[in-house]
Amino acid sequence: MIVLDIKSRKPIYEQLTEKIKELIMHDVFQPDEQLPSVRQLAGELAINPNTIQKAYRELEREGFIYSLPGKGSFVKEQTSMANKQRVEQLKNELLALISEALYLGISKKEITELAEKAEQSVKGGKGID
Amino acid sequence: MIVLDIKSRKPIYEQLTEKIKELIMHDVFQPDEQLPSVRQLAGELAINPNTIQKAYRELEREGFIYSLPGKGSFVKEQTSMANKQRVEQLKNELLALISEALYLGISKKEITELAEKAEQSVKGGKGID
DNA sequence: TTAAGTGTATTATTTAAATTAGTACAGTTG
DNA sequence: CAACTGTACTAATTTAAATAATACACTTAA
Repeated sequence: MIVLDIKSRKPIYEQLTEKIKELIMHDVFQPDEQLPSVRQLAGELAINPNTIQKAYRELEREGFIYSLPGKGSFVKEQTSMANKQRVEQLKNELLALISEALYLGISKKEITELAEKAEQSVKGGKGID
Repeated sequence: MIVLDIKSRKPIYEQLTEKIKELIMHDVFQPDEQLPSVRQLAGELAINPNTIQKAYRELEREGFIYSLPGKGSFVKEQTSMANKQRVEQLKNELLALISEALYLGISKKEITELAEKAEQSVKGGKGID
């Protein structure tokens, strides 16, 4: 299910964080569904459990999962604007990236189209507006 | 003018790349204006010339500057959709970031507002659309 | 209650990346 | 010619990522 590129310059835990994030956002994992355990996933991917845990810790920090010691790690259901700090950080990153896009000649219309494309593929998230 | 955080987890050359990018996008540097030389900037910031060169190489790759051996490094004037590869990469990054934003509860309206805010602060770029 | 699972934490070691250091070469400019 | 410029290269050092090996407290089902 999850494939890592061991030759990539990008650290394994980052690749893992991104992939799981995508699986959650595209509803491959349902809310409150249990993720593979740290040791199990480490075995499947043939990497160290500590690296898996690092990815899970990051996913928890970013508001995608929650962990219960002794039970497991689970997909977090999205409530409205759960993680304020993370949301602020994301907005800053978006502003920087959009600025660069506009500077390099991508139009505002194209960015709006990207937002609509994203909206269709991302099922999750509370319909807030 | 440029301040680096030596204690940051982010590599120095990345910090430098981002800061110079911002200065160019916000018209602190004019098109075809000469940037400080590799050695001069290394002296001012008290870091190694090789690190500066790495940042300049990245800025050149991303389409923000051009370098003439023997003469110097200069701000690149933006022509319409200059660097196709970079533009495609940027769109992919934007799509991923916008998807995450939507998932975490940021509305499409907020994203549009960010785009407008960016448009005002970024003077550069050809008015293409 | 016990055995096997869970997340989490710690220390040490190894491997990979970032940074520094020193030197060199070819082109430009006054 | 002298003093700049970008670029390239190798070596050494420092920092970060990843592995390895345990350990502890908690949960769950046998």
